[in-house]
Amino acid sequence: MKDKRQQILETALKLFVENGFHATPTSMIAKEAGVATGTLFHHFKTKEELINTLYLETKEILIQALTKQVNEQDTLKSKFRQVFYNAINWAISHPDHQFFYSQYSYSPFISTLTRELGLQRFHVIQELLKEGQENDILKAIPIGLMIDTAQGTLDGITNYLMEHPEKIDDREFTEQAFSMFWDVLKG
Amino acid sequence: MKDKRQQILETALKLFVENGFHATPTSMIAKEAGVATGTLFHHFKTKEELINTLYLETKEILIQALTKQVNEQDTLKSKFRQVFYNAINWAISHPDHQFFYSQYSYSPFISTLTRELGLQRFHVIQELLKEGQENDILKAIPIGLMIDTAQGTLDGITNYLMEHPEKIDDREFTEQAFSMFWDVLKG
Amino acid sequence: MKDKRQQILETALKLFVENGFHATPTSMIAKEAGVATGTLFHHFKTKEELINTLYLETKEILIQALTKQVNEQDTLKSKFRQVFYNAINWAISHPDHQFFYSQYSYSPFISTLTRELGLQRFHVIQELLKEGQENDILKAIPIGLMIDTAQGTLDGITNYLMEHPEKIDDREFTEQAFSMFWDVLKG
Amino acid sequence: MKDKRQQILETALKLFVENGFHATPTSMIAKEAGVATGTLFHHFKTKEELINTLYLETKEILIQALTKQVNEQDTLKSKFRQVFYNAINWAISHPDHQFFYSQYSYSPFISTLTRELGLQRFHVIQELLKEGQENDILKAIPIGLMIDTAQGTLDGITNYLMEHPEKIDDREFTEQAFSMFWDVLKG
DNA sequence: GATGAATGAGCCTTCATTCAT
DNA sequence: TATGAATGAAGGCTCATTCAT
Repeated sequence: MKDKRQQILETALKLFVENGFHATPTSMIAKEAGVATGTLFHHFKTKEELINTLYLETKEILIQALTKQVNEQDTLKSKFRQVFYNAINWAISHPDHQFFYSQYSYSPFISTLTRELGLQRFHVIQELLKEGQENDILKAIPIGLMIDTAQGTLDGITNYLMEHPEKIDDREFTEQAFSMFWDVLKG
Repeated sequence: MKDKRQQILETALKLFVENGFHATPTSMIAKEAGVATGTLFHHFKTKEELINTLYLETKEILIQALTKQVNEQDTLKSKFRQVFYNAINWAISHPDHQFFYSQYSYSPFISTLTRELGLQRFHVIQELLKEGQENDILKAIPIGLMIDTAQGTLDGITNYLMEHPEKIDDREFTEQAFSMFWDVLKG
Repeated sequence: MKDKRQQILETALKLFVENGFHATPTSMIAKEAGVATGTLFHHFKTKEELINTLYLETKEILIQALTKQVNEQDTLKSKFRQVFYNAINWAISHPDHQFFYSQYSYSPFISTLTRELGLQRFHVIQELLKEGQENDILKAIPIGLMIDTAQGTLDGITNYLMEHPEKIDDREFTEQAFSMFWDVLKG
Repeated sequence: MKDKRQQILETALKLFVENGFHATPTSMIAKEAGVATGTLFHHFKTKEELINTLYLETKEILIQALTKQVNEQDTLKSKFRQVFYNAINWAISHPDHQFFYSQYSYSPFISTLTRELGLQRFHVIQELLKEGQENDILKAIPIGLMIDTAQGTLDGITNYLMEHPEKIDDREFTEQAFSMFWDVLKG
C-alpha cells in the first residue's frame, strides 16, 4: 500500500483541480484518500500547509521539466525551442499539476508570495532572456516586461493546447505555435 | 446618500479583490457597505448572484472600453493598436475591476462558463484577427490558437503594467509593448 | 418566551456548574437552551466571551448582595455581621452562581485577571477592614494578609453551609460561625 | 537519564499547573517530557489515571510534610503551630504541587471524590481539632464547620504567602498569621 | 519498554440564508 | 425597502487513545 502522506497529496491535487481549494473540504480529501481526518492533520498541520506543500512539490518538478536538455542546445533559439517544448509537453502530460499551478497562482490569499514564486518558475527562461538581450538577439526592452509577456504568451498557447491535446503530436502546429512565442521575443 | 444596491456592489468588488470570493463573507460586505445582512439578500438572491452581477457589469464596461474608437482607424494595425491601448488604459485606471475579472476567470467553480465568457470579452479582437487572417496580414494558424495566444500576451503585458503603472505614460515604452503584441500576430 | 440571550446565559450557568467549562460543549448549551448553535455565537463571539459575561454578571449581583444594608449598621462589628449574613444567605440561595464563581476563580486560564477581580468582589470587606485597622479594632497586620485570610475563612464557612443548607435557619449556628469570622479579624 | 515514567509525571505536574488539566494535551506532555505519546499511555492507561497518580503522590508527600514533628510538641497550641508552619513551608517550597492540589480540588469532574480526599488531607488537623474540642480548648461547634473553616483560613493565609514568598522568613509576620489561624479555632 | 503513525469522535466556530417586524 | 436576530449544516482542527513495529 502506498505511503499515506503521498496518497493524501495525490488525492488533494486531484480534488483541488476539480473543485478548487475552498470547495474541497479536508474531510473529503481524507475520505477519498482512504485515511482518517486525523491522519491528514498528522502530516500537514493545516489545510494551508497541505496546499503549500503541494505547490512547492509541483514547482520543483515543473522546474526540473522545463530545464531538461536546454543546455545541450547550441543556438539561443534552439534553447528557447527546447524550453517551449518542455513546457507544453509537461502541461499536456501533467494536466492536474498544470491546473493546480494556475489556480494557486491566481488565488488571492497568497498574492505577495505568488509573484516571487512565479518568477522562480521561469528562472530558466529569465536567464535565456537576459542572454538574448545581451547578444542583441532579443528585443531591447525592460527585462520585467519581457518576462511577463513571455510568460503570458506561453500561458496562452498552453491554454489552447490543454483544450486540444491531440495537437501536441502535430509537429507543424507546434512549430507554428513556437514561432509565435519566438516572435514576441526576437528583436 | 448613494443607492444601497450600488453601495453593496462597490463594496463587494473591493472586498473580493482584497480577499477573494470565498474569504469574503456576505456579512462583511453588508457591514462594510453600511447595510443590514438582510438588505444584501433583498437585492441579490444569493451570493453567487451578487458575484455574477458584478461580473456582468464589469464585462459590459470592459467591452465598451475595448471597442472605443477602433473602427475609426484605417489600417488593421492601427485598429489593433487602438484595442491594445484601450485594454491597458482600462486596466490601469480600473485595477479593481481588472483584478476581479482575472479572479473570476480563474475561479474553478465557474469553469465551464468561463471559456465562453472569456471569448465574449475578446470579441472585438477576434473579429480583427479573422479579418487579418483573411487578408494575409496575420499568421495563418488555427484561429483558436491565435485568440488564446493574443489574450495571453496581452494579459502578460497588462500584468507588468499593473505593477508598474507609471509606465503607462511612457509612450516609447508602450509602443515597445505594442510591438510585442503585434509581432505575435503578424505573419 | 424569554429572551434567547438570557436563556443561553442561564442554561450555560447551570451546565457549567454541573460539568465544568471544558466538559460543557457549546452545542449542549444551545440545545438545552432551545436555540441554534449559531444563535449562541450570534450573542457571544466565543465560548470564552460567554463565560466572561457570566462571570461579570455574577460578580455584579454578588457585590450588590454583599453590600446590602451594611451602612445602616452602627458599629463595625454589626457591619461585618451584616456582610457575613449577606454572603452566606446569597450563597445558599444562589448555589449555582456560588459554584460558578469558585470554579471560575480557580480556573487556570484566567489566572492573572482573577486575582484582581477577586479583590473587587470583596471591596466592601476591604473597606471595612481598613476602617477597623485604623480604629485599632482589628489586628494590625498587612492588609493583604487580612483580606486573603478573611476571604479564606468566609469561603470555608460557606463551603460547610453549602453542604448543610438547613443550618442557614439555625441562628445559634450562624452566630457561632460569625464568631469564627470575627475572631480571625479582631485584634 | 531519569526514569521516563518519572519524567512524565514531573512534566505533567508543571504543565497542569501552567495550563490546567484540560488545556494540557497528552501529546504536549509527551513532547515536553521527551518521550513518545505511546510511552505515556504505556505507563498510564488514561490521562485521568495520570492525573490521579499525580494527585495521590502529591497527597502522600503533603500529608508527610504536615505531620512532621507534630507529636513532639507538648501543648495543643504548639501542635497547631507546628502543623501551621509545616503547611506554609511546604506550600512555599512546593508551589507547583500546591497549585496542582488546589486545581484538582476545585475541578468539577471529580467533585464527589474531592470532599473525601480533602478530608484526608487534613486528617492530622481533624484529630487535633477533636482533641481540642474535647478538652474545651477550642470552640464548641460542629466539627464539620470547624474543619471547613480551619481549612479555609489556612488556604487564605497560604494564598497570601504564595504571592509574597519573601514573608516566609519574617518570623514576626508568620506569628501574626498563625495567631489568626489560632483565633478562629480557640474557644 | 518504547515508538509514533493512525484513528475518528467531537469540538468550536463560520456563514449563507430566512423571516418576523 | 430595510432590518438584524435566528438558523443549522458544514468546516477545520484537536486530542485521547490504539497498535504494529
